[in-house]
Amino acid sequence: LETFSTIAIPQRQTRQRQVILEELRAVTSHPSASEIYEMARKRLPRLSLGTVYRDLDQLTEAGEILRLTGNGRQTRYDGNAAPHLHVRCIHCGRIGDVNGATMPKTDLDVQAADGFHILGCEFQFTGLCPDCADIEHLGDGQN
Amino acid sequence: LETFSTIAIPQRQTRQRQVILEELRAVTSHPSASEIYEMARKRLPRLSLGTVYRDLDQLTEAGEILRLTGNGRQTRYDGNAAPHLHVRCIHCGRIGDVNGATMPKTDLDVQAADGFHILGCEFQFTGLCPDCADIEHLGDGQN
DNA sequence: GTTATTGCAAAGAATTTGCATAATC
DNA sequence: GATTATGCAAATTCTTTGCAATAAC
Repeated sequence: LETFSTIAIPQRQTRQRQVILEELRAVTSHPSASEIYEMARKRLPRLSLGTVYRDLDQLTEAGEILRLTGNGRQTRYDGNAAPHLHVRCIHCGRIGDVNGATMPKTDLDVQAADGFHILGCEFQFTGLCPDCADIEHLGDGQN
Repeated sequence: LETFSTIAIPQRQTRQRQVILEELRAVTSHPSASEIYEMARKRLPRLSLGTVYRDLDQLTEAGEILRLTGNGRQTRYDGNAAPHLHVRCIHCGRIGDVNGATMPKTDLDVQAADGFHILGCEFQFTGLCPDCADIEHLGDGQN
């Protein structure tokens, strides 16, 4: 479950958080927490996965990175916090950037059922990453 | 991970699958698998959660229901398979219907980075469900 | 020196799976 | 009668948490 953004977050400059941020910013692949863990572990062999999750949370709250939850299972992270659109691979869940396109104009003044109060909206493209596109061609949709 | 839709699904008419479908169609609340389990268990006390997951998968493949994966953690299901838009509560992840609005027009002919191939898009509103709106007002964003 | 942060390991939540039994066609 | 589907329990996957030790300010 998501949480409301908290107000003030005490933040010390730690080597772990710095390396995690650098590694995430060094790639365009929108890695998952465990992928970031593997990346950062090359520089900090004693790093723990719990720390990765905690630091990614904190960097998200601080607005340094983006947390991408539009997938099914795994949360992915984006070192580029500037607004831009994403494609999600419908097969493996990987995320890609779509820099040319802009968020479609949407009227938020619509009526939701069941007493929901609308505040914003989310949009993403769906498609296939290069790897899964290959598999589809080979296997013809089977798996 | 998601899977490509399979081609032919042998399907026998079972009481479990029928009850699950009926219960899901009886509500507008977009319940999770375990919520559906609790609902259906009142009529089928020996029902198991594994069966609920398997039947929900199968009903999804058959196009009888919708699987909603736009949340962070829990998958939710919609007994109304007709195309319509949703609001997701940013606090608790619950889903509501937005029947008036239509999917914003989008140009799918855009260039994705990293070799992704765009096939479609997804859109949903975000906001607060009635319960979480109350909490926000009381606690003023704290939690 | 105080307090945030870490590593570790264990707990949690959501979902999937193996397998013998039961039900459907 | 053959085979799909079920119940049960154990296994997986992803994420969170408690706590003593450590590091930042």
